[in-house]
Parts: sequence; C-alpha cells; structure tokens
Amino acid sequence: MVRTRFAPSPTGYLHIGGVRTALFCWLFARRHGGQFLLRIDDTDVQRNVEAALAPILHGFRWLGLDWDEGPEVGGPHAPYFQSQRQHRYQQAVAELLARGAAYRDYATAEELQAEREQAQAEKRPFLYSRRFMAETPADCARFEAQGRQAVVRLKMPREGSLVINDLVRGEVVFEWAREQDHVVQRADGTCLYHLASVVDDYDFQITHVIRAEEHLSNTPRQVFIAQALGYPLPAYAHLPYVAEPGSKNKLSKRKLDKYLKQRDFAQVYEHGLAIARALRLEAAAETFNPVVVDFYEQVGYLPEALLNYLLLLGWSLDDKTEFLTREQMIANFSLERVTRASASFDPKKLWAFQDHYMQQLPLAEKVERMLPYLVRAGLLSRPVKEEDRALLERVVIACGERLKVLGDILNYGDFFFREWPEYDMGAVAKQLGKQRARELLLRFVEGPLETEPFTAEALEQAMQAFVAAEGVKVGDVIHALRVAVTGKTIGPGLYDCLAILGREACRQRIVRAVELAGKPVG
RNA sequence: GGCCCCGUCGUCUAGCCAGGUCUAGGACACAGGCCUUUCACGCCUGCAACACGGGUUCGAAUCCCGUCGGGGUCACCA
Repeated sequence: MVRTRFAPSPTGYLHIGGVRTALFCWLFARRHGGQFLLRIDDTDVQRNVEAALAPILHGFRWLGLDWDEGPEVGGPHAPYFQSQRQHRYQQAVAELLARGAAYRDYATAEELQAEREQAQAEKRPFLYSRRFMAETPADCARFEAQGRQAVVRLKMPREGSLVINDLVRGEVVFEWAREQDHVVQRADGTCLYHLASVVDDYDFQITHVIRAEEHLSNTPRQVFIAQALGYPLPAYAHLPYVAEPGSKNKLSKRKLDKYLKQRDFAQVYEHGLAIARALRLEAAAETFNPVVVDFYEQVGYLPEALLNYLLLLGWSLDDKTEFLTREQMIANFSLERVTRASASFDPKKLWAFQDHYMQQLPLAEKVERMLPYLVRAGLLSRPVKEEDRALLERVVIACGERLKVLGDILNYGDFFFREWPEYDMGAVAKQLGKQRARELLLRFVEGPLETEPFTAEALEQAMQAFVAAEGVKVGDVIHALRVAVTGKTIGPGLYDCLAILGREACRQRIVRAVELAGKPVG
C-alpha cells in the first residue's frame, strides 16, 4: 500500500509551490490506489495553530485534494500534529542515545561558533570536535556542575558515503564526513523537525517521501536517524521547486513587490485586485497575493485550472497534451516524468488554462457560481429571486468569453445589477464631452429607443436608420451611448446591453449621463 | 566558501536513458495583419532555443570529459 504525506506548517496560508508538491504527492498515492495523509509540522510554533491551519485545509478542500488521514478526518495513527507527539520523539531520542547513535552535548552556542570560525579561517570544512560530548553520567554531572545545559546531537559517521536512490534524480551520493552532528533535541527537551519527521513517517507507514528539492541535502541525516532506529527506509523523490517568474530563485510570498515589477505578474494581480475591491475585500498582502492559493479562490479561478497548470509545472505526459481531467491526471501521473530543473511560475500561462476551463463551464454552472460574487459585492441579496437569476443568465450569455474568472461578472456586468452605473468620469468626459454628442444621445432616446420590440436586433436596425437620418456614423453615437448606459468603455455588445437593461432604464441612464457630462466637473 | 542539484525558444516543455526520421515539435507570452460598435474572442503570419569548449562516432540536443552559468543547502527553523 502506497502512502504519501504532505506536511504543512500552520502558517496561515497555502503557498503555490506547496500545493504543487502536495498535488504530486496526492496524485502519486491515487495513481497507485494508495493513501494520502496530511501531517501538521508545528514543532516550533506556539501560535494559534487552529486559526493558522484553517486556511490551509480550506485550500485543500477547495482544490479537491482529499486526505485519508490527518487533521479533522483523524485516522488510526492520530494525532497528526507534531506538537502532540513529543513523547514519541523523546522516546526515539532515548533509543538513539541508548544505541550510541546520539550523544548529549554541553557546548554553548559561543563555543560552537568559535569552532566554526576557526574552521573557516583554516579553510577546512567545519566538523564539531565533540569536545563537550558526554558519554557517561559522570560526564553529564561534571558539565552540569559548570552550569551547562545539554542538547542531544546525532553522532554521525565520519567515514564512508551514502547513496540515495532518488525517484526523480537517480543516484545521489553524500560523504558522511560532510554531515554535521545535528541537534535532535533542544536544551528544553523538545525535539526538532528532522527527528520528528522520520519518526512520524515511520509511525504513519509512509512509503514514499515526496517533497521539494530543498530537502535533498537533509536526507542523509534523516536516513541516519531511520537506520539507527531500525526503521525501513521510505523511497525518496525530490521535486524541483517552483521558481519566481523570470528567474530561478525560489518563489516567495514575501517578494510580491518585486514580482509586481514584472508585467505579466502585475496584470494578473491588478485584475484580481479590481475584483477584490468590488467585493470590498481587505486586500491584505498576507493572503491577497498570487503566490498564495487563496488569491485564486477569492477572485474566482477554477480549481481544475489551477491544478492542471500546476501539474504541468514540472511534469508532462508527452509533447502535446495540455488539458487533463482529474481522472486523466491520476491515470497518467508518474514520478519518472517529473522534470529535474526548477520551473518558473508563469501567471499568464495559468491565466490561459483558466480561460480554457472557464469557457468549458456550462452556462447553468457559471450562473450558479457567479451568483455568490454578486451577493458578496452587495449587488444581489439572498434569497436570490428567480428573476435575478434569469437576469444573470442573460448577462452571462451577453458577456460570453469576456468572463475569464468568476469574479469577472463584477467587471463586466455590474451595471446590470445597480440602480445607476458607476460612471468612469474620464470616459464620460471623453465620449460625452461634446455638446454634439449629447444632443445625438437625446435624439436617440426619442427615436431608436422607442423601437418595438425592444430587442438587440431591432435596436441595431433602428440605429442604422438613425445614423443615416442624422448623417453621422455609427461610431459617433455608439461609444457615447455605451458610456451613458454602462458607465464604462468595455463590456458586452452594446445592443445586448440595451435590450437587457430595458427601455426605461436606458432612457434614465442616458438622460442622467448627459446631465452629468453637461455640468462642469464637481 | 564546502556539499548537492540543475542547464532545449522570454516562459512551461517534447526529444536525451536505447545517437541518424530534429533544417529541434507543441503550448503560453510577444510582434504584425485580418475581423470588429468597445473590450474579449477568433483567424492568419512572424519572432525565438539545444550554455560553451573539447572528445567518441560516418553521424551528437542525445554518449564521455572539462569549463561556465544558475539554484538549493549548510540553525537548539520547518
């Protein structure tokens, strides 16, 4: 039985690179009919784990990455929080000590630092002298009499080498003599991550440790711990990490400012920001950040688009396949086809996947999923009336492929749901600034707007007749008309807008816009 | 700096293990054009890569060696 795990720290947000790793773990487990678990690595955080964990679990659920064991779902190996498993780690430390694979060390931070500096001065690799290693109770007593406190260190081999057969990278060789005597238990008795991780992987019967490449160089010490404890070794697979747009540095949520200088990244961010404003979200930098998964849910990306994009960031089926359903992903995933080089996150490509999936979404589904956005923006209230739902359906049809994310309904269709449009005053000034334009609009109200029936087709014909009679071009009136009834310069076909809004609303808006433009600003 | 990993268009990648069918394929982005009442879409065209240098071979993106470049990691963080 294949068992994989993803082990997030409760930080309050789900990093896009983390999700990619989790996705690969999940896919590998599902591909082999195995299980995927979630373990919370909170050995060092004393913050409110509950609150910081919620957004992460929420993200997993949103993406449909279900876990067989872990927080909230429990399981036979509970608890799945490292903070609650300290006794197990301490047990393991005692065993390590008993077997001579670890020792108590009484060196102070300063003494250690001095050794490091000396090694550096002599240009040789640092290796702790084990000067304050205590191997007997008498040693301990002597050091403690000096007021020293002990940590527990691994007694790493100083000869030979270790070959790791990484499922992504192949054979990787490490010299034991380059490995430090890492601390596994702090002076206060609490245990550290590497020890905890190995113990948990054993207790949870993890068969495949699939994680980011940054852990590759941590592997020797973990192998050492596992072997010293007599645990069978899991298979290892180190995935390349997700890099910044346009560079090979690891993607970091703290560098948003830097990424925003990149055009593509900025575009996607700005677009999301417009939606966030319409939703009156506090665009807190913490989660409103394209490096954080929350961002995509908030502005209305589809989980399948994000998953598909992330899958192809470091994995490919062949030279052609771009779109895979969840089932196809599971059926085809393999670690052999994972790339070895890190891959830059490209928000524009994600956008393209999103576009694709959005256009695939059935009309009824779009309506259903866009409704909450209108509600949250305060444009519709619950319970949603049937007529509003019908209106939304017409609007969605009219908007067509302009809707790229669910939240786009607010960018393109808000004015259908407001009493008055929010006028873009720059556009008003430009399109309605001239007396002549305003006169034309008013005559439009008296003429074409009286058309019967009040349909897009009829209105278009009436417009043709109107401009011919006025001796102007369609363009001379249509742009001003759009701004007058929608408040903005972008949007669905104008005649569709007019027809959906209805005669009376159009009349009122045109009159109002003309007044607005006719008056001096202020 | 030590150790480890990586290196095909701007980006994601196919091809590499089993050398020739690769004048290197696809996608995103970009540029130009068409369509057009805005925006978006669509259509057409274009731009663009085997990091470099040596080998091996009839033949190398593919194998070997070296160089260079990029990244990761070196905590009583995870």
